[in-house]
Amino acid sequence: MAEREISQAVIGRLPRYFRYLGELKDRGVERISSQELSGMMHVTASQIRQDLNHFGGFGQQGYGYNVEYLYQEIGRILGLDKTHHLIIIGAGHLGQALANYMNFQRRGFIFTGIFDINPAIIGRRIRGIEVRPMEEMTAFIRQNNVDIAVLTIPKSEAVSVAKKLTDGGIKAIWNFAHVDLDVPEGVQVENVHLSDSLMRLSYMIGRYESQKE
Amino acid sequence: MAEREISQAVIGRLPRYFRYLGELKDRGVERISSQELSGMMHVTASQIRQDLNHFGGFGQQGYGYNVEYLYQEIGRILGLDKTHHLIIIGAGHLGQALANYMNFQRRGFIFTGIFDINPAIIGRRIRGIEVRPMEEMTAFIRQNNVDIAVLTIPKSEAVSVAKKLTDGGIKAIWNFAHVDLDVPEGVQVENVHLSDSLMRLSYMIGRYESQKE
DNA sequence: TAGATTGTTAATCGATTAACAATC
DNA sequence: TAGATTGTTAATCGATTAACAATC
Repeated sequence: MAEREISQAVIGRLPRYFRYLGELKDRGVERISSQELSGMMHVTASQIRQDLNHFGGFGQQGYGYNVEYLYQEIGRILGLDKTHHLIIIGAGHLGQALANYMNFQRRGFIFTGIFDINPAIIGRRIRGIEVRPMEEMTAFIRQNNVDIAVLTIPKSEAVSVAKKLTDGGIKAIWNFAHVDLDVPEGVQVENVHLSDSLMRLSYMIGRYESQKE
Repeated sequence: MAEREISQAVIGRLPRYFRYLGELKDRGVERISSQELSGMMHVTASQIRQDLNHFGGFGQQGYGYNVEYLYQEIGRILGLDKTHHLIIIGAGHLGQALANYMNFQRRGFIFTGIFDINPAIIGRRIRGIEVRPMEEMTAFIRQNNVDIAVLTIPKSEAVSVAKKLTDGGIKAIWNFAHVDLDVPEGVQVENVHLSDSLMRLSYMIGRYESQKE
């Protein structure tokens, strides 16, 4: 079922479309044209139509797009209609914060386990889930059909733990460790390099200040 | 001092170069060619040379690049040689985690304040910094020459708080709220939309599974 | 039907890669 | 000097935008 390959640029924009559509839906808006959406999102109407057409004709000439339908479809494209089982590796500040802060279940992500090496933390409960020792991780993945591992451990251990995860059959890693992971073909990795993001902000501040001169 | 405008694509790659150079430096490597770096980073040597040349000729024909020097220069381009004062708005799970988890001072970011509306949290200390009431925010920005605000509050309040921040003279917002901020010209915004990132991962899982069929 | 707006093709723009002269 | 590797120009590739025929 080889669909034409979709560029990263398009995929990167889908969640934003999804967010705007969701807000329109909540406001009770029934239909929207690419022109109107263009105005709201500050992207060209042409790009919106082009992007959506990668996945099929969701609109109707002379009418525009049905908000509810388009919202559903983008959600489906993003795989949000499916259930994903998720574990967090590393129950430190960030791991705990994500467990508590992200509304995982809202989008079909089920938080089923959290692991750490620190004996002082093991056994504690986070969001009702008991912190387990790292040794149980591999068995847990198999037994609970875990799809996604959220990696919030120091970079020094991230590579070896990622190896264990992929050996254990994980499908995807949401990587917060500040290192590039090298995973086997078929394992998906999405990096969240927070310090990179902060550096870009720092760059933009500096560039603006030097422009003013 | 109008330098030629650098594309987002290039800027986005700078922190990654910086990270690899830092690791080479720590390993005591003295010089590196674009070819070698290309092999390590899985990008073309041509792109590396092209990217670096936007900022000046850091290399030397027949030799390559001096690791220490290039590391310094990229750091300087990213503004990491300058001190940035930073406050966190929202002392919830994520705000607290960032305060504790990010090694801000390491890159010249000085964490000077954290604010919340919740009376139960105000007065508590996080990383040695007392949580202040939101009302004090604007005065604090002026008095302490704050450059960057880290926004970790719910999206419902993010827009109005961002307005207060920019009115207060903030230079940049590191935005974790799940909403697009509309700020005056000259204020820099870097978004970290975690749920968008998780959705992209979900998309990649689904695409791979359907490819296998 | 006439008007509106999509889906899609063509034109443009920008980013990446290739090639090679310059030079250490 | 000869060899290596940059800096930079030219070629290619891909993504964005414009235009318009199709169609609701």
